[in-house]
Amino acid sequence: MREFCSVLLLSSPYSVLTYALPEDLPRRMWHVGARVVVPLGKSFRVGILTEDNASEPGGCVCKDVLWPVDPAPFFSAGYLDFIRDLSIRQMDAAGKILARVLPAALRDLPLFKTQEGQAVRLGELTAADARAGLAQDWLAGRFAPYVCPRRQERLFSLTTEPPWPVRPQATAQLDVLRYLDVHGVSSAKVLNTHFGKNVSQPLRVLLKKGLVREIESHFQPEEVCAPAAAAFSLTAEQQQAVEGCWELLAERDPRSALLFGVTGSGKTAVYLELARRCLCLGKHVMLLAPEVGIALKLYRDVSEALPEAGLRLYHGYLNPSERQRTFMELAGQAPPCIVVGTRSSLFLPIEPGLVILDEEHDASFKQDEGLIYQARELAYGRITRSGGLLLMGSATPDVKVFHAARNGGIALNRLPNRVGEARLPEVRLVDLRVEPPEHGPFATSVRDALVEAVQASEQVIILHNRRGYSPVLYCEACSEPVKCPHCQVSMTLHKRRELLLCHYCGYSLQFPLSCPGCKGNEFLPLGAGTERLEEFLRDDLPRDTKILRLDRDTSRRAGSMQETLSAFARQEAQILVGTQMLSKGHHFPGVTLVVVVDGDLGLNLPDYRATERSFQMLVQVAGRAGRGEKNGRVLIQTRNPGHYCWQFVRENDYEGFFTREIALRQTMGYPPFVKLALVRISMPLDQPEADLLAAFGSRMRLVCPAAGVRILGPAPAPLSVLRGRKRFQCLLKADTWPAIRGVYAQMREILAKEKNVRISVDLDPMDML
DNA sequence: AGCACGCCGACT
DNA sequence: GTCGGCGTGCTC
Repeated sequence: MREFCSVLLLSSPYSVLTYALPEDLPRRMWHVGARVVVPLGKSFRVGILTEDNASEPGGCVCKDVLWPVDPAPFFSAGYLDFIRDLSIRQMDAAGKILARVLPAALRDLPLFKTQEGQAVRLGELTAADARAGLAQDWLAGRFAPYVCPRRQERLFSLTTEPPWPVRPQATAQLDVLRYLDVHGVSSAKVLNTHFGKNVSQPLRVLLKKGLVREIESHFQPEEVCAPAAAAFSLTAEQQQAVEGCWELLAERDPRSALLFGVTGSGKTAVYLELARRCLCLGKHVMLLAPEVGIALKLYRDVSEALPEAGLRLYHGYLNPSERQRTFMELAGQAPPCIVVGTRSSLFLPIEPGLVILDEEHDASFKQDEGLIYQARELAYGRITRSGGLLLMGSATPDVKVFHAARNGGIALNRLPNRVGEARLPEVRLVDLRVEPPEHGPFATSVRDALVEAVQASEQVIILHNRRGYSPVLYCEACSEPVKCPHCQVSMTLHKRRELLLCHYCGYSLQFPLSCPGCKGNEFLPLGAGTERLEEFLRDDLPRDTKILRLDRDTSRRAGSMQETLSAFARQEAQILVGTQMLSKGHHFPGVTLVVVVDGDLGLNLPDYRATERSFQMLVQVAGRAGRGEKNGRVLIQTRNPGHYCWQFVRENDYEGFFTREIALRQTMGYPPFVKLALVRISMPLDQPEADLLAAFGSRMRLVCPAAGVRILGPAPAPLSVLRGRKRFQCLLKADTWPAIRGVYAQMREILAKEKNVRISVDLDPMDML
């Protein structure tokens, strides 16, 4: 009797196909959850054996599985179930999703080698007379897939900011420097495909000159900044939170909990103690941060506090070889360990007993390109299958999460006070209508406070959530700003980098330039970003004031973000200017003053979450002040002091804000009271869309009401052109996700036959752009 | 994604 | 009569 199995293909067509288990090989060579090589058409593919007592399909003759790749299960049943669930929710093939999250080497056809190092080609595995012998070798471990120790990818990074000391005629070198400046750390492979083979000559010269250097990875764990958290002893509050979570963790049932602790309340100590206890239970821990920089900090906290624990770092910027190694080592029966990393760690093949999301509210926990997912949901998906606790920590929880905590779906633990003597800072609004900005962007009282703090040798953080020199470069001849040809938005001037940059698609132009419209050469930079602010402060403040800037521009060089943060933590500068990057999780005891240059920036976006996000950022950045002995002060400049958000920012009153916000969401019909999805439709610029969209819209207005879905649009998206495509969007509102999925499936079907039209969906979008 | 098939036009 | 263009459709 032939036995059949289901195989999930890891390459296109990504379907689940039924194969027979070969009768000439021992049954024990096959494991559910292991990778296998299968024939498909004339070639071979790698897939996952997902079921081993499948029934024979009608209408076709099944081929045999060729050979196993893994000698033991690689993925657990729970993991595969998790991927399948994700595939249903994302309406995409499971194999495609798995292929996206696996390191490339693990989804490619393997090379097999004997113990003596002799290659066994796939063709040999089909030879009937050799298979029995090879099977014996396989089971005895004398012949195995050869995990190609992928050559370390060579990575290159700039060492200095422009201008570079290079002859202007050395165009090849300048091209490489500019490329690295725009694209950041790049691999040899990327440089080769972009410049062709001739790149090696200028690159060698640049390496020799020291303008470019080769690095191991984008982020180096050794270079972690800031003083380490003290060896942890728990305060009474922290102890109580630990015990509260521990009860949930020790239960068999999957649970989730929120650790709602003000900035500086020492949430990390709670994480560490819970992680320690979880390891003692013999279960893995995932400790996830929204960004690599914060993950590195946590990594060092863990390695100091729990030096004997198995510890691994995982994130999307690891060298492919490191990624692959960690993935391989964790598959199967790895001893319990702590994985510190970013959201992509959720796809590691381990069964976590505890998943911690630090700074749970952070938008970076949502992956919004390619495979779209919200880390919180995936984390819960993993915990439901492994049994354990999902712990989310924040001083400013996501409104949806806090709503669930209020209603009992999520356990709520509080840390209402800062550790030790530190008090929360005093927050004052500066009304720019009353006190106009007479010193660059600063009101006089704000500027005085700056000078005073600097003279007292205290430290100041200045937040301005807009990078570059000026967001608009206005041509005086034709009275038009320079716009991105692909996105039709104004391009941002980056003066020092001598670039104009589109912040939406990354398109860049060299600056100075002639106006693309009228060839004029006189420009006026309008508005200010962090770079201009820094320039202003250097002129305005006492000569010897040291100023640092932290934003995406100053963090392009490998390790430079950590350098800046640690220099500031060591008090080598008095002032740190930057974007929201500096509101995230850093501990600077010397900071007594925080200035927010434009508090209104995030408030009036066409987005139901704009106020929430703005509130979170302001409370977080305010929380950087007064973490040492001296009390802190926060000054927020605004032209809209009547906005309801301010009173709650001023009193650091998250719950007050929440109560107000949740009432607003209920009356307006926004999440968490409805399910929201954003459907994006795009097509090339030169393709007419009016008829198509009209037909599509009227068809959907019949379909949606029947499915219990309200639809808005299709209408031009807020970014109506992006990367050379026209963009339209529909907003779907419904009471349940299946209703939305049903409608989206129909939309996709309708548009499938249209050429060049792309459609995608973001379930519960973070923003509407 | 490959790789077939298949149905047209330009050449030996 | 044959080679090769790439549109369509299938792969257990």
